[in-house]
Amino acid sequence: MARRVVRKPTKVLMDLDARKATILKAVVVEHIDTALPVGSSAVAASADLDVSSATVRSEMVALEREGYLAQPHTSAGRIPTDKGYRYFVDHLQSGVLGAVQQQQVKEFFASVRGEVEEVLEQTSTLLSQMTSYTSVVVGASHAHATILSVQLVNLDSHHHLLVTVFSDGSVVKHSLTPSYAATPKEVMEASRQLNALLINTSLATRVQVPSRRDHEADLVREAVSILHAQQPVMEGEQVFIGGSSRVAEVFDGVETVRQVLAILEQELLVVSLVQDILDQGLSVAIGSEHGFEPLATCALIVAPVTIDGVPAGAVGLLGPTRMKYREAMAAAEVVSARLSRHFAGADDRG
Amino acid sequence: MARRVVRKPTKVLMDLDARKATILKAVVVEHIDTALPVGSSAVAASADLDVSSATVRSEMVALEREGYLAQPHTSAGRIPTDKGYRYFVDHLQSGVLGAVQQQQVKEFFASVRGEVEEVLEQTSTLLSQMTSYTSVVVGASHAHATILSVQLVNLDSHHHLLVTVFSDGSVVKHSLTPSYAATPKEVMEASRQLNALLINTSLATRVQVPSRRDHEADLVREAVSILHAQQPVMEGEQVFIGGSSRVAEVFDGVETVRQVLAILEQELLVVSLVQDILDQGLSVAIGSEHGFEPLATCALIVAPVTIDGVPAGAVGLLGPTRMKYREAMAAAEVVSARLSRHFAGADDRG
DNA sequence: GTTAGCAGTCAATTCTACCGAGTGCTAACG
DNA sequence: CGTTAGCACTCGGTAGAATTGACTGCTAAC
Repeated sequence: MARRVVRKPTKVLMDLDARKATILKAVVVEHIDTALPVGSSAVAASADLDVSSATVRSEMVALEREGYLAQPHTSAGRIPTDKGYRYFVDHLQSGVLGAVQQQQVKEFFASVRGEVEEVLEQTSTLLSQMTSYTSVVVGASHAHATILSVQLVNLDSHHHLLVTVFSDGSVVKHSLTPSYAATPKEVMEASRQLNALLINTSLATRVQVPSRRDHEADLVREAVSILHAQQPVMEGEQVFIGGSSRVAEVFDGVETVRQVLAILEQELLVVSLVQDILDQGLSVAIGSEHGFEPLATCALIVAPVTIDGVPAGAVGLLGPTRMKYREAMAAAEVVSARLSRHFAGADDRG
Repeated sequence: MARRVVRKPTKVLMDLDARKATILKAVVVEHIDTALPVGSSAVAASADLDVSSATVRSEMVALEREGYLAQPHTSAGRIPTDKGYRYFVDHLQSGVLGAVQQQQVKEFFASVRGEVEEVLEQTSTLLSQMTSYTSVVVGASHAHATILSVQLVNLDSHHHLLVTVFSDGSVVKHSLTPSYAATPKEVMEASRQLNALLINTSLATRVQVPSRRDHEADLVREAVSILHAQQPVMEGEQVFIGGSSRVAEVFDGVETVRQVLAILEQELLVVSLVQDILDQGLSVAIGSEHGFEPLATCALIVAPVTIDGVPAGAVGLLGPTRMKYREAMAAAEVVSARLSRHFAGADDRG
């Protein structure tokens, strides 16, 4: 499947003189607001500009030539290109989250309780509610966490459950369904041996399994192999998508909506997309920048979540290229920071 | 929130003479196929009818008067009402799944592996692929399963993980974060006591907790209370939604798409909707029948999943009222049956 | 370099006419 | 009496023409 390549935005030659920048900004702001092409007179009317529409026009042709603006057709206004949005995001916008939303985030993290998964899920709902965009929260894999406890539980003589607890607090179960009947006693003994064998190892470390040919040893061998087989599949990557109905609010064509939803369904794809962008140190990928065709009209904002400095996931927001970058970026940033703090040492209160 | 009331379809006076039935059937079939109002001549041309369009017309006014058909406007053809679809589903359609799909289901269940959750999730994808409708798979709560094992694992002195294994093979974790520092030894002892206390009980049975005022007893008390607190929230209800992008294929208005997606997001709502329909012994709820406003233009097909005769969940398909009932119902039925069998005693092979 | 003015472009809108699918009605037919 | 052919009528959809108006690019003057 088409490999996603993130193009680093070229910083070279990307500087516009003050007036062009002002005009570009006006166009972007207006177009984000109205979704319509914006004309020269609208820009000229913009408060912080004191020239006629004719002047604006000539600047606009320059901006168009340089690739910041585009015209849907002659005699329409201009709309920003991906490059135009990029410049806007990099140079022209700023500001922090509104006080109301600040408060909302604060209250959320003050009151949120429960397991990591629940917190992540609710966080994704929060983000999507705050921004009215679809949100993606990715919890990192526990591939490098160490095993705190392994337990083999007897369901019946042919069904056993391998329950593994990791140092990051995650719990994973696997079914063992041997063809032979194992006695509860054998299962218990196998469980004991597994503990001795695996505790404090990570899934990456290979261990010496017993080579005896009895039921206990068989169970142990099978359990270990199941557990270690997990690794390549990057088991444990958790994805929570919030507000997928927002997709239908924010894009207009039913077909576009369908495509975006189809992408979101492929959770693995979303994870790697978010990861790609994170790897590039980008916080927002606009339109073609993420190189993923079906999302050509989307922008994706990503902010990393870290626990004590260690990368532990990410939060993202998916919207149209004409999304409200300022608010959305602020929201992603604040939430990711709060989330990091929450996991770092939050729940040390009674 | 608006209580959903499922109206039992009245069987009284619902019998149409053979010709009316044929005409109704023709209209439904045609409209499902084309999404357009269907006129008298189209019906008259229908193979199994040997009358003129004029006759069909007079029958149609009767069918309209009786509420089976409706006219979008004068001089348009007729479209079926919910009542019309209902009659169609109850009396006029039949048939089984195509051989290709039969095979697909067979192969799927022959090759599917892994934990219950994964199977359910993949099943929901299967269903949605087979039918091109959005699918819902609901796994029953384990509220009545008994506890096979409880284990308290030490993360650090203030964080412990309570891992509970149930007889239905589900595993649940809860965090314990006491304000006092507990030693590994105390945690282990508490774990031992919890086991003694809870094994073979269900979440519904109350147990006698120790009343001592030491760390071990405190841990035990807190663990038990957390576990039992779960019950009312019907923890463990698992919902898997497959093919949500199909929503955008199958409904035309963006707004409709948004509403349906918004409903699907509310997983609890979906569960209770499915449950309601199941309780009424219905296998399909058409339009207003489920009494849930935002889904007025939807039909929901539900088939129960049982394990050894015990209800264990359900599979559902959500589509427009003009969905392909025959195929969709057949698919839901076959898949639910296979799924039931799969869980009953499938994985007893090596 | 800036601006007013102007001619030109082109999507969107409105209007009109018209088509045709489909109806309801009626009168004739077996 | 049920069935049918025939006919007038309705009304949504479409196609085309005319109009509008929001733009632009250009040019000449400031």
